[in-house]
Amino acid sequence: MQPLFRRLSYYSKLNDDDGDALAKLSLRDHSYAPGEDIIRRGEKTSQVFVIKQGWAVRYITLEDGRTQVLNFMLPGDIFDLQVFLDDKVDHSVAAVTKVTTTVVNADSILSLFAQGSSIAAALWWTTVQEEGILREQIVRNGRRTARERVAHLILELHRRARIVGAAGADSMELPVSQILIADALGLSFVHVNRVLRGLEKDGLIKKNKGVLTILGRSQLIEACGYSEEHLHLDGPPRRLSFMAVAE
Amino acid sequence: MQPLFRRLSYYSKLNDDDGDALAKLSLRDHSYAPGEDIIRRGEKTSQVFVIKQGWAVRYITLEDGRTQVLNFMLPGDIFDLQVFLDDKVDHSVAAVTKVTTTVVNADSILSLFAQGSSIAAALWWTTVQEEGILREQIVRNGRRTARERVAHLILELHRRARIVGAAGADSMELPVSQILIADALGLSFVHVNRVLRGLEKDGLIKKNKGVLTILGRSQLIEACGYSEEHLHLDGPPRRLSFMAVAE
DNA sequence: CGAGACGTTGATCTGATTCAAATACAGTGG
DNA sequence: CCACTGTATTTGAATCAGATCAACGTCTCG
Repeated sequence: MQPLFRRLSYYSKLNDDDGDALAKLSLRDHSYAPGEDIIRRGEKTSQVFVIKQGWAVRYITLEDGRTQVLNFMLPGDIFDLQVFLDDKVDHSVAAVTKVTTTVVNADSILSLFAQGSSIAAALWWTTVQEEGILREQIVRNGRRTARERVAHLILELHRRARIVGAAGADSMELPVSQILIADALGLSFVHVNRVLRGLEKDGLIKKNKGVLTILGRSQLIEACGYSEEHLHLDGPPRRLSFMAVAE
Repeated sequence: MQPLFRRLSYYSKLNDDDGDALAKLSLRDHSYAPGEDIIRRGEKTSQVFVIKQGWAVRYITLEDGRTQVLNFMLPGDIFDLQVFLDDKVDHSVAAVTKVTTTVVNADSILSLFAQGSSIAAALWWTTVQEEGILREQIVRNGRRTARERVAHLILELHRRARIVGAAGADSMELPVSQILIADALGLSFVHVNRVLRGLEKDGLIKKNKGVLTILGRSQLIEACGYSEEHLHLDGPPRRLSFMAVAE
């Protein structure tokens, strides 16, 4: 649960009890090869899991093969608290790199909620974050140019990776093909390539092996009007407001 | 709470107690003029409300004025269960027509959850629905052509309107300007107009005053590969799985 | 070393945008 | 009831951002 702990403690000070509680959530690990599906659309999952290592994508494929990536999942990301509804999931999740997940004991989460643990608040907060990211994805793809989209995505992914300790101050492993980026941004991979090369030519970024370096952060930000409101970086409240009510 | 009751009872048989419980949620009504903001980005809301009458949109505006509609809100739609986190909202909501909202007592909702009422399950289910709609919005705008987008949106809106009794079998009041449709679909309003006229010319739809009629449903469906999985029409479970645990 | 996947680049095409101007339409005030 | 005003719709013409097609380079890994 390192990445999740890291993520949660990035904002709110978690104490040792919280750490223990988190550790106890973890049931067993599972790992997936690159490209492998972790969850397939239409399945009913009764499991909550957390990405422990590696990158994954949520995605949907149309009948004719066009595919849209909804969101990238990094270590520390959770799938899927809505499981309590026991409904069929409406999208798939695939491993991008080798991925290790930790299956989480749903009952334990529930008792955390029942106890009013600050972990519960933090977990709920991650779902708020995730929805914010989804909404931003809509705006990005709906109302931004290709160059803006790419710049914006890079900044967002770097920020998220940094939070879980998977990135340096201005560089990160980006183990994601241009095809995937295209499917996330609603562009053709050819055009993504051109935009990327353009950003390099302009000295805003650099890519070497799998490592992307941000050379001109301020210009990159300016190039797309990046803001981080949607990431809800204020951090979770100590407790959910309804917990007070429940007492 | 008619529209909400209608929506919830469309799937699950609610009994009289449930109806009473729902009725008790309603605190007071409020109404808004067309174009008026109901919630503004950056505000902290501590209120949950339900659309009682009229249409609204969730939207985000970029600094330079480009705006993206995230989702349409119809009678029976709820904003915003995540309020329990007491966080700043990352998007705005504006009335499209004259809108009447009912402010809901958050505490009452919470006690419904605590009691394990089937209403609570149904409410949670509405949030699952809404996320499904958001994800579909991403796919639609990311990987579909203009014509597909328009056809798909029409079918989705009609279905949603029908559920809350705001539409006939193949027609509906669509009080939404082409500008708004464009902002929802990531297109220019000029092009939306052309596509709409194209669909009319092909005899798939008809628009008269504010009323849109679907003339060729099957062709419309075929034109965009419409499916309703994302609406999660199976309906909510009787109760949330964690309620059993809580006992 | 060979195969398959990914990246790069050029040439060409097109779906959608932009610009512009002409209706249609709804609401307001006289 | 009509003229007036602002807003939405419609249509045409020109343009462009990004897609498609095609070919070639590069890396990885069995």
